[in-house]
Amino acid sequence: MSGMTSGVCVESDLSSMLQRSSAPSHHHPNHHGYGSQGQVSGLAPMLDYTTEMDRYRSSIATFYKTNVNMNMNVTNFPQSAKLAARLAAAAPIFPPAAARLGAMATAPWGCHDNMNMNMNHPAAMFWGRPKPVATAPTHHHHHPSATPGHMTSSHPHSSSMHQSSGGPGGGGTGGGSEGGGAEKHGHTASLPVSQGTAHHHPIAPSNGNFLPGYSGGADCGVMNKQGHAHPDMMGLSEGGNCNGGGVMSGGFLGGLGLPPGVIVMAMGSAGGGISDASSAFQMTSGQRALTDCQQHTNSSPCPSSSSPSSSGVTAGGVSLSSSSSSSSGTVAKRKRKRCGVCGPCRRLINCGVCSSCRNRKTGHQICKFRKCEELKKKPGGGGGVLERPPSVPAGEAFRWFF
DNA sequence: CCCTACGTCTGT
DNA sequence: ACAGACGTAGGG
Repeated sequence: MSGMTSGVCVESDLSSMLQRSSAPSHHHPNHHGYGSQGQVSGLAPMLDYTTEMDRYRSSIATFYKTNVNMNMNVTNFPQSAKLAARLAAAAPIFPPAAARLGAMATAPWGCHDNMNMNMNHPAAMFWGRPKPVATAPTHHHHHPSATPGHMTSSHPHSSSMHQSSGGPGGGGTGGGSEGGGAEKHGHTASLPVSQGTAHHHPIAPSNGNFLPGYSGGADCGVMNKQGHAHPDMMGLSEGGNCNGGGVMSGGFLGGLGLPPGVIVMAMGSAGGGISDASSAFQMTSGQRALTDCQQHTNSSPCPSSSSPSSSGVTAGGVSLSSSSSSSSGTVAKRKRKRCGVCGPCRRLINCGVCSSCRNRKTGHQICKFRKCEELKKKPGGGGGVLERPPSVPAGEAFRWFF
């Protein structure tokens, strides 16, 4: 692995940001690189952020190319970024938490190994500012720091950080849309990331990268070659298994190495682990719901998103009909909506590495890992289309990559 | 108006 | 089969 690592674990600048913005946190600004900037306080940071983001994007682009080899690279996590951003923004996360998140988030693939590599990564970016350089305090340094002890419960900050353009940029442009979106909408939701206490070591012993749950769960755990779990993991856990299962439980965060998204999920899903699981989701949902409520239907309500929209969505049902179809038999092609219940739909964040994520800007496609199972099926044929809304084999998602 | 993402076409 | 790109539906 050593050689390979490309994953970048960026720090969570988020934390930094958060801190700056509101929290006094414990983190040392320094950690987060940008030493100089680190300290910025107030709005300024935000502004800078944008700039930096651009910078990073460039880097990232390069990075991506370079690193892609492994899967490890997390090139961009545009949405993730968004999420992160959202989370961050929205939430009044406490710094520590945020920090963690950031850290975790950063590398989808797992930071540990990868950490070293480049820090630039879109995802990273959004989490925090990627550090341009050396500073990288990879997890090694700070990870722990982040939080274990510190976390307090939740501070409500409403920091509004918009991260701007996030890093999504995936390749620069990519960022634009999705990533950008995140920024745009800064929500102030409150993220109670409080899990409080969990001790999360940022680095997960195991893979570190993903939620323990994922891997652990029979279903869930898919590791990628490197042994890391794969991005997919992020969302998926199906009802029971991964997510529900407990991915989150303490472990989840603990596992930390997780990609940003993961974190989120955890929250949501696990409800358990993290205090407000819901909140997490909400955060996301705030916007567009990151995706349409990823939650399991059962558990959570995703009020708005999918369900609503899809009215028709219904469980696996493709929503086709619902809306327009009516008109005539020709349903014309109404755009189908995501079922919202399948594993992919439940994922909160984009992997950042799949082609869709990489080309989001031009491709206009959702992350492959997040692509609704139902939608993958051909509309017509699908045969069974509707089938299993609730649980899709998590594995499925993975297939995409490997 | 903007963003996200579905559907589709095209190229490999 | 997959990737890339585009048009555009749909939602905020």
